[in-house]
Amino acid sequence: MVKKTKEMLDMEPSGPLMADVAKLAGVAISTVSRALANPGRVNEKTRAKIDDAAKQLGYTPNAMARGLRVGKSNVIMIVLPGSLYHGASQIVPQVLQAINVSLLESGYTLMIANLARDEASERHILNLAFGGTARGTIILASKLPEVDGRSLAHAGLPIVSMLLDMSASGVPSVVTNDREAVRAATAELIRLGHRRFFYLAGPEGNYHDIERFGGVLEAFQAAGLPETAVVRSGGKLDYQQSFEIGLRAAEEFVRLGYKPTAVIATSDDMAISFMSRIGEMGFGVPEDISIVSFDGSPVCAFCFPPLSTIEQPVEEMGKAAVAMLLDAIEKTGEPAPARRVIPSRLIIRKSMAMPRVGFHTSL
Amino acid sequence: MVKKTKEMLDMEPSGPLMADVAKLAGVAISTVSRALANPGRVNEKTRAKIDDAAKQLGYTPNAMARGLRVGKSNVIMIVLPGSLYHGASQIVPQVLQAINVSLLESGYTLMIANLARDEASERHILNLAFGGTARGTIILASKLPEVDGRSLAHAGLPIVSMLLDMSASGVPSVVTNDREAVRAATAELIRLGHRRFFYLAGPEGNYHDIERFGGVLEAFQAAGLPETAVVRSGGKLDYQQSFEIGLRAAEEFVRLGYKPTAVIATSDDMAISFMSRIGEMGFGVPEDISIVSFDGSPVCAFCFPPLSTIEQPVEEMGKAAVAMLLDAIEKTGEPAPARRVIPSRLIIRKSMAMPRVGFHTSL
DNA sequence: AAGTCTATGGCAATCGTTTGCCATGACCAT
DNA sequence: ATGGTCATGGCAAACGATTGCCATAGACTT
Repeated sequence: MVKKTKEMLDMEPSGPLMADVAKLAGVAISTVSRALANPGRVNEKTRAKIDDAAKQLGYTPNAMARGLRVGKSNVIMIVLPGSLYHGASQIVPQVLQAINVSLLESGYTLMIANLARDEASERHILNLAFGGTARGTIILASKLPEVDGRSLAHAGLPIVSMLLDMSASGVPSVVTNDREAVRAATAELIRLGHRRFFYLAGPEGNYHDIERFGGVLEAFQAAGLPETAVVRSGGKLDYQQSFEIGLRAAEEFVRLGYKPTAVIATSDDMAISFMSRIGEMGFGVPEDISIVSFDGSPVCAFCFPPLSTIEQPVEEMGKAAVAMLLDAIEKTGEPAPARRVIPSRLIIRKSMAMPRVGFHTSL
Repeated sequence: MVKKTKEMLDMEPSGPLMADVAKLAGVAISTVSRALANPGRVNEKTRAKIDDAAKQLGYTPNAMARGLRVGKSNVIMIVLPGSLYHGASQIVPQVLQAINVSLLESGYTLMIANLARDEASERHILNLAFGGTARGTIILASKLPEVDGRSLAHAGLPIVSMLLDMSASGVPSVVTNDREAVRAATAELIRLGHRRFFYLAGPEGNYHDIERFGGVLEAFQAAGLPETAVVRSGGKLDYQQSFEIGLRAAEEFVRLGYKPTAVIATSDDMAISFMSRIGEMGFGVPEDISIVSFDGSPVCAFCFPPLSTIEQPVEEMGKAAVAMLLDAIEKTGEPAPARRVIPSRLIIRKSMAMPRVGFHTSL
C-alpha cells in the first residue's frame, strides 16, 4: 500500500491560500482577511504590503470557504419558466442581461437555476435553494417550484417575481401593465376604425392572458363595442409554442366567414408566424388586416411589414427586481410584499392602418 | 452589552443539519454522510432509516460545506462572448439549453459567468475560476479571459471551446464546418446561375469570417469564378450589431453600379435587416436578389420571403462539448486537445432562386 | 513621566461536510 | 470453541476562510 495521499494532494495545489499571502507579507492570517474585506480595520501600510503579496501570488479567495463560514453565498438564482429558446422573442435574454448587469454592480453572481420545468429541474432548483447555494431568487413568469413536499416558498430565501404578479401570495413582484397596454393598443385600433377583432391567446387562464384579454374588453367597453366584437383563437398552447399558435390561428382565420379586420396577438412570435401564413394565403397587412402584438422584440422592426408591438420595459423591470431583491437580502426586517408596475410602450409601425371599407365581406 | 449572538443565530436556523438526521436516525454523522453519498458502504436497513429521517426533516446537504471539504464544486461555468440579446438569432440560448440539459443529467449545475466582456466581467470570470466556484468551463465563440496577469488558461480548470476552434492553442473545441457549409451554399447559388455576389461580413479577421469567406472563395475556385466575383460589405461591426450591419450593407448595395444577384450573409440577423431595407427600396427577393444566411434561426421560416439559412447543429454541439468537458474532469490524465466538427445543414427556402437575366444592369 | 485610550494584530473557534483510520460485532471456517 | 475475515459504525481531523476576544504598542492627557 503506497502512501500516496499526501503526494497526490500536493500535485494539485489549488492555488495560493490566505496563509501564503500572510506569510509573504509577514502578518497573521486574520490580518490578511481583514485587510481584504474590512475597511479601516487595518493600517494602510500593512494593507499595501498585503495587497502586494496577494497580487504577487495571484491569490483569489476561496468562495466556498467564505460562504461556509459566513453562512451565505453571493449567488442569486434565476428560475425560468421553461425552455429558453422558442421563436424570436428576446424577452428572457433581455431580462437576464439587465439582471446580470445590476447584480454584478453589487458584487453578486447570477446563476441560471433551470432551463426547463420538469420534475428533475424543480428538484434541482430546490436543492440550490435549501443547500445554501443561492442567497436569493428571481423567478420569471411562473409559479414557485414545489416537489417532494419542499417548496421554494419555505427555503428562507428572499424571492422576487418578475413578469407575473404574485404579490397577493406574499411574493414581491415586478410587472408591466399588461392590461392597460393592451387596452391602449386596442383603443388605437378602434380609433383607426376597426370594429371586429381577432385575439391570439396564450394558455387559457394564464395571468397574462387574463390581463391582456381584459385590456381588450376594457377598450371595447370604453368605445361601446360588445364583447362579441372579438373572436378568440388559441388558448391551448404555451407561449413557448407561439409560432405554432400563430399558424393555427391563421388556419382558423381563413375559415371565418365574417372576417375581423384587426389582430391582437399576445406575443410577437404568434404575430410573426400568423402574418407569414396569411401572407402566403393572399391577405395583405395592413391593407386587409392590421396587426399589433406584445413583447417588443427587436426583429419586429424588420418584419414585412414592420410590426407594431407593445414593448415591455425589460431593462427597467430587471433593475427594479434586483433592487427589490437586494433590499430584501440586506434588510432583515420583513417588508410588506411590494408590487412595482413599470409601464409598457406601444410602438406603432406599418402593420396598423385604417381598415379597408367592406373588407370583411370581400372574401 | 447584551449577549445576543447566540440567540440571533438561533433565530435563523438555516435548516436541519446532517447531525440532526443522524440523531433522528440514531446513528453517527459519518454514517449519514456515507449512506447519502457512497454506495454499498452502509447496511440497507440503516440506509432506509437514514433516508426516512432525512426526508422527514426535509434535509438538504449544504453544497458549500461539501464543496469545501472535497475541494471541488459541481458547477460548470459558461463564458459568453458578450451581450446575450441582439437581433433574432437564438444560437446562444439554444446552446445554453442543450448544455444545461446534458449537465443536469450528469448532476452538474450550469452557471452563466458573464453577459458582457468588459473588464469587470473578465475579472469576475477569473474570480469564479480561481476562487474554486467553477469546476470546469465552456467558453463560447471567444478568446480566453485575461486580466490582472491572471488568465483562464492557468486556472487549472478543464476548458472546452464551442463555435470557435481553439484546438491549436491546446483548448479542446467543438465547432461546425463553417467553411464547407458556406462553400456548399455558395455552390448552390452558382448552380442556380448566380455569378456576382455580395458578402456581408462580421468583424474582419474573426475566425468565423475567415472560415466563411474562405468557403465562398473555395466555391468560386471550384466553379472557375474569379475572386472579384464577390463584393465584401461590413467587417467593422461585431456580430452582436448584426441588424446594423444589414442596414449599412443595404445602403451600400443600392449604391453599387453593377449589382450582385446573390447575397451571402454571415448571420441571419444581417440577412433579415438587409432584406427588410432593400425591400423598402423596391428590390424583390428572390426575383431581383437571392439571399442565404448563417445560423438557422427559427424565425427565418416566417420571414418574407422565407429565408434560406445554414442551420448550426447547436444541440449536438452542446452535447458534445459537455461530453468532452466531463471527460476532462473525470479523467485526470491530460488527453490530447481534441477537435470535434459537427456539420451544419443548408435549409433551402424561397429566398434563393435563379437570377433574373440582365438584372444587374437593369437599374 | 505616568496613566489612559485607541488602533492594530494574533489566537483560536467555527461554519457543515467528508473521509482515513480504528473499533466492534457478526459470521465463517477449522 | 477459537481465531480470522469482513462488513459496518464512530471518532476526529481536515477543507479555507471569518471574527470575537484579547494583547500589545503607540499616542495622548495631565
